[in-house]
Amino acid sequence: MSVHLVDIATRVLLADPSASLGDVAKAAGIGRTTLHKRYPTRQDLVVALADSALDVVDEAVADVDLTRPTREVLDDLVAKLVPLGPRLEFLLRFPGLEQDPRVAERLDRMDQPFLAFVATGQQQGQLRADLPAWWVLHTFYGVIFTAWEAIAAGRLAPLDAPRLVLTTFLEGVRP
Amino acid sequence: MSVHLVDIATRVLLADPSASLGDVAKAAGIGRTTLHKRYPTRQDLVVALADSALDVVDEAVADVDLTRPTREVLDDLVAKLVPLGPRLEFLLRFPGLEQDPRVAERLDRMDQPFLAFVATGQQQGQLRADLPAWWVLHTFYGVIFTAWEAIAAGRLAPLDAPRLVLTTFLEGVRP
DNA sequence: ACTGTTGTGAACATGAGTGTTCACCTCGTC
DNA sequence: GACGAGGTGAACACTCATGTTCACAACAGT
Repeated sequence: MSVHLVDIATRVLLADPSASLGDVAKAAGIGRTTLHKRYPTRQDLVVALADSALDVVDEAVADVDLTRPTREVLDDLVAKLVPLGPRLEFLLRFPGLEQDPRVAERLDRMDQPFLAFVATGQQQGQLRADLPAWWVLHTFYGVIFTAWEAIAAGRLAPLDAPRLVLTTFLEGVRP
Repeated sequence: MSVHLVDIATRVLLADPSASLGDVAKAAGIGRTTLHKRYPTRQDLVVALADSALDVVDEAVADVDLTRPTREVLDDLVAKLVPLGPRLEFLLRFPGLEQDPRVAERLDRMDQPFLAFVATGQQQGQLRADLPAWWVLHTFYGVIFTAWEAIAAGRLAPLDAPRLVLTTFLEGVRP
């Protein structure tokens, strides 16, 4: 039940960041008072959603062995991250989220292992070394985000997403 | 003066979509009353910003000859679109913007010439034909968006952006 | 049966954003 | 100097999200 709440709240607030807490409560099928009891203020709710999303990401990434061959790691990451959909989108796009110092710090820490992985891939010649590591990482996020959008809009079948994301990210759009 | 207003309003609302009209007016250095005279309701303002941004895009793209060789067109597009920065970001990311049918329709129409250009490039073997045209286009938007973010965060020098965007988009991150 | 926990709706006070009106000011134009 | 077109702050009423309190219902564990 509680797991559903953060999921629903994420979806509602992502669809309309100015949605009222009443809307969130109604969508979750609980009373507004109950929502207030768990999350005294709106900010508390938002931070909790961010924290939960970061937990989900940490959990998903914990399964991925970043020391394996680059290509396999990327396969795994895409397979793990794409299904997270709105949860990760919330982290990357929710307006004003980075203003909370704790969340900002966690977001920053989330990038660290990935940045190290990219740097390693570059040193080993698996990834282009003429691009900044952060650029490679953010491009990766961007392509995944594009895939989510397409899935949400019904343009892309979820099962097609990993192939599209990986081939575009690795090889670009030139034949 | 009026040109500055839409620019400032775009920046303020993009940084915080829930910013009050008072905040917008103050940032623009005008009275809230004056803002109300030009844009009677908040929705009027938002739609006007979207319209103005679409005008800017139309104007920028009108200069680009989409029938020239693929690579040159992409060069031109990146050079034109990246500097638009927040204006185009507003179009792509402002929450709830697509709910206005007129704006949604214009957004859709904005994509048409680009989609045709991509399709042509695919037929001529300049772009991979095994990817949907809309995917290629949205990936392109995504990379440009990533570049804006990096510029705004001070990580990327504006003059470096076109090279980074184009090389990543065309060739991917594999050596 | 008793009790503590949890959820619930109703009601209230508060504050903020919004849209409107009005009197006043400051220009450039005639 | 008169005039009209914008721009301005002050003030008002209205709506709505918010946070809080309260009394009550459901339920689990004792």
